[in-house]
Amino acid sequence: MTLVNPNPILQSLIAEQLVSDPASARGRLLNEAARLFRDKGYERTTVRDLAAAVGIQSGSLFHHFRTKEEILKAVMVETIRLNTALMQAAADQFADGKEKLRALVRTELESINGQTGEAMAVLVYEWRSLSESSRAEVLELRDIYEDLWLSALRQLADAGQLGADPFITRRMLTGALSWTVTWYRPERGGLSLDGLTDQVMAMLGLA
Amino acid sequence: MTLVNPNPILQSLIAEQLVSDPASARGRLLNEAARLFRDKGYERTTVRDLAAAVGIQSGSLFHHFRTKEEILKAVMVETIRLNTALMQAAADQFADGKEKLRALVRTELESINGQTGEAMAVLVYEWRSLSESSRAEVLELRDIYEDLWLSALRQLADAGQLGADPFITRRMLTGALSWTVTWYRPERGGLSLDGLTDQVMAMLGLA
DNA sequence: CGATACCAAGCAAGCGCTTGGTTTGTAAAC
DNA sequence: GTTTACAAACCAAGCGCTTGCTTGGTATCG
Repeated sequence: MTLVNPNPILQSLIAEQLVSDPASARGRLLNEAARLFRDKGYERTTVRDLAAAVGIQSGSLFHHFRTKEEILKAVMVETIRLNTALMQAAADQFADGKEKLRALVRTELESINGQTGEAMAVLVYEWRSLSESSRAEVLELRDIYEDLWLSALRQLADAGQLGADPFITRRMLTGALSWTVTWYRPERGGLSLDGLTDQVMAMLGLA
Repeated sequence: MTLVNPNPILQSLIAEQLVSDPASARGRLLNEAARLFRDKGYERTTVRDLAAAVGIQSGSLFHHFRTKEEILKAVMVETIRLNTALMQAAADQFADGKEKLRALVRTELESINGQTGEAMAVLVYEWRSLSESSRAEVLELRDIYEDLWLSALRQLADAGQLGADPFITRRMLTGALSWTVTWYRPERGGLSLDGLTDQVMAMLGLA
């Protein structure tokens, strides 16, 4: 009984070997690692915790990864790759600046609070635990991601629809959106992702 | 040669024993601890690091604090106490909603990026490392702080000047403002704290 | 057969914290 | 004005435990 993941973007990234299949041993470990890293933090999470989460011995981890840090880096790199592709697809759907921004906000909120939310939180809050060289590698990927945002925001600014500077606005949005992971609980609150997106747009005066 | 700290709010808190004097042994340790916790994270910071930062042996730390976590908690509790007092004073200066909010934004940005910045960052990003009971204690203090924000934002919402819900707006601001610590570099950029405050107000459509 | 995936055991290092004892500051007793 | 008393502040050493990671060997499977 094989379940095919319905997301074509994820599928093509897996085919290109840019992202691990969540059904594979490596993929399952990375998912569990992201969850543990978010819940307890990278340092508090031991290799024994990670191994137990996928039902193997701690030593067996090092058959798949050379170091614990390599696991953190893999979580981050694969998460950026996936989300850059998702954001690209979302942005390409619209030409209008306001609609484009709305799609980006909505997609990032979905990444942060949905299935890849654990990994996104790790990406935002655990970069200090990366070594210098890994950090540089991750930052390079992040720049591509950020360019998607900046071009959309610049488009709005040129049309006179943005109150503040595009760079500043993006940085404010980065903080504001990633912070939602600490308080947004769609299952309880009643506020849907679309509703939350509306609120963000309203806050920016783009309702 | 005694130097008197010019901040009267800090002085009165020290007098009431709610905050440690930064010149005292305890105060100096808490300052160093905040810096180390922010730079390396709580878990990566060892008691040996903390002791070395103030020039004593690691064991001697436990003459002042019973556990390492007690140091983290003290950093957080004293930081909230100080900043609640600072925010209260800032808010009391203005009656007009927009001016009141501007004062709050400006004061919080100053806390985050100024002298107490290390401690503020710890407050935001290291709460996971607190034990359950310490967390409850810190949250209680935080609620008082948050009420200052909410009353100002409600005032604006009642006047129809706020695009989004006050609660949501505050949460977005929490994320956005605390995130500035990762990118805002006044000494290099040229953007002053007042300028940054202007940008935040402009983003909210309250320029 | 050979490669891949794993287990069982444990090592060296680093961790938070404890211990017993020494120095230092202060103030009363003589 | 020296002596005695005592607590606060600190040191030197190290204990018990956990950490990331290694090692040598064993299943599993194409």
